[in-house]
Amino acid sequence: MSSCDTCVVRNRAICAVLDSKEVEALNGIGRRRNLEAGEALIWEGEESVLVANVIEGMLKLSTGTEDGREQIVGVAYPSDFIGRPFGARTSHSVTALTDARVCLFARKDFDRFAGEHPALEQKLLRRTLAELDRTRDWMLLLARKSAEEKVATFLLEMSSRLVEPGCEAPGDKPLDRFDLPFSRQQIGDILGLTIETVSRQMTRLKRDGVIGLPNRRAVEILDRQALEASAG
Amino acid sequence: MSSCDTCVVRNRAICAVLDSKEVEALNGIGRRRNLEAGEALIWEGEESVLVANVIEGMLKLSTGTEDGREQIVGVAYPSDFIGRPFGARTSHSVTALTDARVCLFARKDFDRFAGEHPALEQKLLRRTLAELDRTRDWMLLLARKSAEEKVATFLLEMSSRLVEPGCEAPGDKPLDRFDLPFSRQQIGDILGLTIETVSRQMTRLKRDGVIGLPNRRAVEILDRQALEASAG
DNA sequence: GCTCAACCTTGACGTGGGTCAAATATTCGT
DNA sequence: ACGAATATTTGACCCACGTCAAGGTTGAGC
Repeated sequence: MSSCDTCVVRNRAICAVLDSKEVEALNGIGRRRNLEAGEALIWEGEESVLVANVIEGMLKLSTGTEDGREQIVGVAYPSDFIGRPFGARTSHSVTALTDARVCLFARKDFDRFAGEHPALEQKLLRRTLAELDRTRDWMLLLARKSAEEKVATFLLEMSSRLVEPGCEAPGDKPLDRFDLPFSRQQIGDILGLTIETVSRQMTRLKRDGVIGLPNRRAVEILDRQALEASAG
Repeated sequence: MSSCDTCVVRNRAICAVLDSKEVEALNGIGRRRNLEAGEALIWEGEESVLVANVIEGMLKLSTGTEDGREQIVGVAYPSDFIGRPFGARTSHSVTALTDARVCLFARKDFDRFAGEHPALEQKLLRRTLAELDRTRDWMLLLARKSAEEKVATFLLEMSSRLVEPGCEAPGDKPLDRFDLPFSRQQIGDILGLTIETVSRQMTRLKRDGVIGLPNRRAVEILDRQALEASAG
């Protein structure tokens, strides 16, 4: 019996399309690894060596300019696939935001396995297409929305993303209270804003009674309608 | 003999992985279509009905907010694949920028065909992964670069993208003179800037002797080093 | 409980790029 | 070639957001 049998993301990660024999084989070329918050797994610009499934925790994908400006270009949640299969360099760093647990593969092993399992490639294709759609939607926010709209949109996104994954039920309701897995600085890096602007917008929403901020990381949505209006 | 035998993108589009029998079969479910500049093929938010290969010309992928702000989230060149296979809604409009010619499929037919041809899905996966990388890189530009950096980066990108596709040789040199396939407004929509700002930055680069602007659409790169420096 | 180091908030101020308006340039139809 | 429509440039102005600079909070380690 492989450790996959008890894996919490067994039915949500790309492994879901594999039968138990195939999962066993995949397990044979992978290994678990724990990451501490802040630990990097993949570095921008390096040759693509590793790919992984996220089991637990959250990671950021990021790029930066030479002069130190950083942009978070994606966030990986449990069951998401990370890394760059099929050859190229990895163009984005991957860093744990929280303590995390991943199921790690040597890229070459994974590529070979995928080549032999079209169903896995199909699953990966569907995910990648969905991720591309989401990324493109985010471009509109980065390029065109005001700071207020960005922060409001971000909070709404968080409230639906952070729903506990109770099995694979997709009809989960958004949360009205949650803990942000990001620091203010990281929120700025996601939204293309400075930390000060993020802080000011959050304070404003709080002052207007739209949200509550019980503590540094917690957010409470008090008036969802107003928040949606602010999101534009 | 199918029309694919003489297709200029036969060896560069996703069809390249298919043998002549398979191409024949794919050809059976597709059809050619000419688009005029400005003509839309796919509308944001609609059910995904069509997918296509670009044979000739260029198309934009775009989203907008309700209040009329638009953002171009991608540009499709000859041999690129457009549309949203596998189920979902299409989240971006697709509109011809120039007169264009595409090889069109009903999404359902294409999905079925792809399901039966893993090599095609693999090719599509590789393309989608590459497109996702490029899109994420663009996010850094949208979120963090100044107007000057944006315009300079854009011009450099154009100078390498607009190289005539002489077969599949990838080692083509960037052009030092080319015609933009975009209006100033569209450049603004790509860079997340207003038309005025684009115009001012172009004028500035011209005044500084970095580029020449022989006419509305033409661009001449006079000092590539300086342009690269401006791109940050 | 105290200290130190992050982290976050708040304020004052400056500026890049948006907005509005008008002048030019180019294209197109006749 | 002429006039109308469209695209681009240019200028004046202003405001949202970045920058710089203090404070406040929070929490981990002692």
